[in-house]
Amino acid sequence: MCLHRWLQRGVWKQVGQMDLAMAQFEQMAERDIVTWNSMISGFNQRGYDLRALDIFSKMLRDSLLSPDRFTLASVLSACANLEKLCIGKQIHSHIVSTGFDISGIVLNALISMYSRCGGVETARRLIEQRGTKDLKIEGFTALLDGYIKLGDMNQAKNIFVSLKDRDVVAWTAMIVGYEQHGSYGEAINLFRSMVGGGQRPNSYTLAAMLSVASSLASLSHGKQIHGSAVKSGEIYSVSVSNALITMYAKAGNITSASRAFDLIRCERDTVSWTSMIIALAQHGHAEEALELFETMLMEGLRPDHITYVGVFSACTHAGLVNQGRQYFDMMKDVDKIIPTLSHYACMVDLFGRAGLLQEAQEFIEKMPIEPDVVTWGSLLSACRVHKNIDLGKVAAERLLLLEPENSGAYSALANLYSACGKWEEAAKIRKSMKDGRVKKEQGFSWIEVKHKVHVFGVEDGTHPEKNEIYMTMKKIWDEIKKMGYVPDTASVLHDLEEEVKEQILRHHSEKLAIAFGLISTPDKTTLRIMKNLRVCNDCHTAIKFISKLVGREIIVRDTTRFHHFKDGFCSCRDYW
DNA sequence: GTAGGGTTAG
Repeated sequence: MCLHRWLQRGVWKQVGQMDLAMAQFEQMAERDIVTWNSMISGFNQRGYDLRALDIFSKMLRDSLLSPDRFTLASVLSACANLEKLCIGKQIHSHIVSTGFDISGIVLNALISMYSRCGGVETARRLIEQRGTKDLKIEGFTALLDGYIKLGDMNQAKNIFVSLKDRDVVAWTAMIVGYEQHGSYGEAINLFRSMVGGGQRPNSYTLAAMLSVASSLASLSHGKQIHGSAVKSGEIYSVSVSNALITMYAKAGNITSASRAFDLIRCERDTVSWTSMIIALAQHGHAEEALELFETMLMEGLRPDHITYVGVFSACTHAGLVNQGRQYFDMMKDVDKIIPTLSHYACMVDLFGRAGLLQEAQEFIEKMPIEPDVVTWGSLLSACRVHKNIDLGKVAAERLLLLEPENSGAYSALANLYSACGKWEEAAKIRKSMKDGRVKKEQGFSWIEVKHKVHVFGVEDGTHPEKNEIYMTMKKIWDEIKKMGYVPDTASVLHDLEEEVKEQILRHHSEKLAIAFGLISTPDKTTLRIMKNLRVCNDCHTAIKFISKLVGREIIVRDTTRFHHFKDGFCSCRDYW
């Protein structure tokens, strides 16, 4: 194919050959607006936003052309990605001074730029200034998207409902809006009516729906979307494949996640590698995660700031402190990435898990930015594992200064006291939680059996099969006690009989979900339990014994990671 | 002919 046409058709974008395109572009004698736009949007879409802006300024300087709506949309998007509000504002005033029509993609890009660069108020003004009269579909989609970005879902819904001809972009934008606001049920309903109404979802829609399935950790929803991606051919999109990795990983199926990664048929991008590295790290396969990272480097891909989060968390779980330190330096020195709060929290985690509490504390003190809740939380959690009350108190105090109603900090501190045998102190903390306004988040667990989700709370007496569930748990309880399990009744902070305390532990939501799973699935089936909070110490110990007793693999998803219980051991190596 | 909506962490 003629290179000129190849460039203009954007083939290089699909194969990712920016340098070839650039070389070709520079040789061209005549460049029209589409050629310029092609280059600018190409760099913008591939994440080279500075180069996109560079070419834009070259265009203004070297050519007689004026930017059109495509140019402006791409350049504004580059500003948004770079969070360069100042340049975005300049472009906005240029648009106003030339009398350019602010609608459609230009309006959309402006709203997007302002809301992503900390100019939410300007974004809202732009939206409010526009009536909905005389707007074409792109204009409506821009408004819809604007309201979603401002977090005003009611207005977004109004706009969406008023749309006569909804195209696939409008549907997707609305679905994504619900997904980002945690309204997963609404997102699923909307997807159903979209498909039911004959609108065909594309790769964007399917990636968004896979993200919904990930958030719900629902294997059955995820598999359905996977099926439609294969049928429609959208599986060839990298983003769909990437979303698939995360969906399987979050649904607890690391093997299928790996398969999704291996089967990516187009070029794997940074997100693909990052997703897989994080998936492996979350499932306790730290060494494999780091091997994958090294392979990624050998293939010539550079990690981004999120890849490093995954790498650090892998190091933490394998206890590789020095390697973690080296990667931290590599991130700063080689990849020129300025560490963010997440990176610092990861490093605190790394030192903390290894028992280097003092080093963790010093690291926090030396941070060039103000430590946040997550940083102090990491230190607190390490203090709990290594039973350091003094430092734990400091961490909890600092955390509560930032967020006085953080119930997790109170619980962690109480658990720390219990772990050190200081029951009275622990009871005091719990009492101060009750007295204060601090509400403990209600813990619950759920399990999917035959496409139905069964939710259990503590002492849950609502399930139709509750008698059988309780009886099963009691039988298991007696068996694992014979195997050496000692119930952690000391952590139950009530003045009660020993047997009653045991019953309270026995009826923790994750244990009930497991008992239900055992009686409602065939022998040897892997159980996948989801929990909205951290697994408690007693459950963690008990489930190790249960996995051995029943000869099944039990996978429990915490707030952040997966515990694979098998043969009496857990993949987290007792650190979580 | 070029865009808009998506995928990675805590």
